[in-house]
Amino acid sequence: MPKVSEEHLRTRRAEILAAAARCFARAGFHRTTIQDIAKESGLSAGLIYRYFADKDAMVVAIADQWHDRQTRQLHLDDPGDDRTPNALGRVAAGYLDLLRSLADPAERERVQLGVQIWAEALRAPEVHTVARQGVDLPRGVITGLVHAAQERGDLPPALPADGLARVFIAVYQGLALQTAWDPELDNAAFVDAVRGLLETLTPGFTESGT
Amino acid sequence: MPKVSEEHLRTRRAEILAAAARCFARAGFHRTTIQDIAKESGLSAGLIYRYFADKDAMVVAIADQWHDRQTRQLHLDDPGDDRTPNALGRVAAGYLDLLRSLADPAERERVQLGVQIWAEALRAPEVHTVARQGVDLPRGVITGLVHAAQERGDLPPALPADGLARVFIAVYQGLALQTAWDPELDNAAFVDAVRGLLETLTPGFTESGT
Amino acid sequence: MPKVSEEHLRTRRAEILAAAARCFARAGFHRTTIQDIAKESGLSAGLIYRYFADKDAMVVAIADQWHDRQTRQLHLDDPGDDRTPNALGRVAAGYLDLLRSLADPAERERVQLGVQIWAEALRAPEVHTVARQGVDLPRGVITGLVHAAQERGDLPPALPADGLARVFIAVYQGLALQTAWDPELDNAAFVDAVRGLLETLTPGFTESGT
Amino acid sequence: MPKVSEEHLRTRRAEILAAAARCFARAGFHRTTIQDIAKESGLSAGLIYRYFADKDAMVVAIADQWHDRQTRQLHLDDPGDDRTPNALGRVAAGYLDLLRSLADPAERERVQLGVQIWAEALRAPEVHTVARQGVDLPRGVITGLVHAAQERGDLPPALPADGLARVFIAVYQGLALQTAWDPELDNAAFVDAVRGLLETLTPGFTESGT
DNA sequence: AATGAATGAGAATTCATTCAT
DNA sequence: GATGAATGAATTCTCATTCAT
Repeated sequence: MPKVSEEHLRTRRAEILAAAARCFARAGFHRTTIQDIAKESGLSAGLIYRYFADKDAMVVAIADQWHDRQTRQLHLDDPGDDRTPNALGRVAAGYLDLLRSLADPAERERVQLGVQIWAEALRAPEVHTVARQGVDLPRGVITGLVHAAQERGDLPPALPADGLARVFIAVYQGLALQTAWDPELDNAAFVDAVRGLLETLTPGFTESGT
Repeated sequence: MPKVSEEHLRTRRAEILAAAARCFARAGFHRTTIQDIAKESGLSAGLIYRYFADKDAMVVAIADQWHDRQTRQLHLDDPGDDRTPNALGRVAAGYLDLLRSLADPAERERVQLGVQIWAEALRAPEVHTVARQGVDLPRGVITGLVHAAQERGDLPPALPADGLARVFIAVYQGLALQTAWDPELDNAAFVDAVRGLLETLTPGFTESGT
Repeated sequence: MPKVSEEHLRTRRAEILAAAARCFARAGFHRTTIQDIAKESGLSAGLIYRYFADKDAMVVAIADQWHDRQTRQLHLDDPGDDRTPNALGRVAAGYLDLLRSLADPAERERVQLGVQIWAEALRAPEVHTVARQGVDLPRGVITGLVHAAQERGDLPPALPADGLARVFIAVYQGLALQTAWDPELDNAAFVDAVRGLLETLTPGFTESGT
Repeated sequence: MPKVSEEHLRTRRAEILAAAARCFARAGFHRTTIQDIAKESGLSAGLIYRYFADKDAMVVAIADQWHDRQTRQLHLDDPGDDRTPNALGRVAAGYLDLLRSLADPAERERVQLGVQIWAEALRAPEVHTVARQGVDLPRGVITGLVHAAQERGDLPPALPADGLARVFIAVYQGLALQTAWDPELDNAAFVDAVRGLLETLTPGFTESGT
């Protein structure tokens, strides 16, 4: 096959990444060999190296993709005017959806990947960069929303906005981890708990944007 | 051949584990070689195998140790009568202390280890068992405390107790992860945020046990 | 499918060889990939295989070309009547020119190639054949010239003619090697030394043919 | 086998180098695999890496050893007072011995190695350094000897001493190369030719030190 | 008990060569 | 004819584990 379309190249790359993601989710980065990915993708080992410089580059690409999708699920890509009550509500709704989606088996597989990315971010500088950006962006947006809500009086002014943003993210991370550990886990219970907490914080909070 | 004392064996084992923990925290499980641990511990590679069946066994032992200590820090080892308001307060105080301790560099190193254990628990069944137990025990206790508090009217009865317990744990996990990623992170901000949330939930909550 | 002219094929082949020669001189046979040659020649890897059976065949062709040119520079292709004093002088002059030409950067690049051919000749039978022929032909001619000169009394009769021919060639090979190693090397010094030696051997020797 | 004597380590290293030298002489650096060396040495591939960082390091060590021995054969390690006629004679004798030794099959194998080192020196900086030093040291000594001889009137003053030294070395290199190419080659012929040349240059030259 | 030399299976990566388009 | 995507065998190097001393 000679010169192939840009489109085809993009598809190929995506196929490889998808195969890698499945392998990584199943066995972890370090226990997955290039051969595994080759087999999973139906391609040869050599070809993979035309798309990725090395295994690390694949991990970085996976991490990048992962956080990208995460951000999109939070509807943070186009936050619009984030000083309106609706903006906060919209993000809150996205956030609860994200937690709810953990009930979905497909999402659970994705989360397996996420947890490994988080651990890998501790040791691989490039993954660290990607993971940090993936979390810092949403955190910044949420911090802004919280500030605005505090100014409007929708949230207690005493709470540090950035700390609160971190806590929201932490809740997601921790619940994702627990879900990854236990496929039987009762999703509804913690979603209710989180919604309840948000309600306690700002009555009517969670309905405003849904 | 002089049989060494049981005592000596225990000490040796602990030394090896400590060396391994340092290596693992520094470089991750998979990037740490037995030789690294031998060098770090000042012992020979061969000797390490008299204390641990293989590398995986060391990881399991590390995970075990890690969660043990975690549980102790929460003052859950001797929960006393967990139906009293004080019991909840004591655990809440331990919990906030745990979050505060993340400001300590030594604790941050430990957290590096923790995050890796969490990821490893996804793939290594024995680590999974240990991690699950390490989290399920505190969770059970907290769930009980929340129940009792709800019965006393100290916490809103609508919140699912087990979901809430999971959320508390998730908050710790997520904040620990974020701390592991960013040594510059402002610990006080998220501690204040968490305390604020607890206060909102139950005014006077956090003072009761401190 | 329009059959391309013979002419075109020859040109192509020469282009590929020239590109290969540049690559080989730069990085050595074994460190040069077909892709390198493809890039250097502006052609595709696949096309190169229409002109050469495999990489080894390119090396052989390069070696062939190299020794061809070498022989031509010695004016040995048409030795005329090599029993005249002039024949010896002409070759001697060509020989000194060859040594002088080592001062030329372009020639130094060529020499890099030569040294590699010499080493490759040790292991690759086909290259061996080519290299041997490339050296044996000039050597035979020189041996004949020396014989004739000895008969004329222009050279000491005690010296073995074939041994002397080998020594002349060895001098070139060794100086070429040393030049390849050291681009700063003082060409004039060794040219003078060689000319001096020739003069000592046969006064008037080197002027006779120039 | 635990902690083993320094002696043993040195021996092992030497064994590996010897095995590598045999393989390299037989098949060339690039066609020799680590497995080949392992098989030839009767050791495992892994062990080789306890003695050499990588394959390149072995090549450098081989080159080092090669030139060391070369220098020793020239009796240059202890040149004594190189301003005496005897010094020149001693080195000249060593030089002729070196040429004569090319008749020895064992030496011919060594020369195979030498030629490859020379080629490798063009591309591998560390080998280059070693090879340059290996040649520059003898060259320096010879240049000094020639100077002294010129001052004594034993050699024509017009010849550039350093150029002459280079030529002597070139003669060795070229004859070694030709010998490597042709095991049938008549060693006596070129030795006689070289001795004749030296005699022509300085009558009585080659006897003075033998 | 203790050592660390030795093993060898396995993993990442490269690259000559083929062949569908 | 021409391309360059695709293959997969080969190679280097690592490292958990064993075991002779």
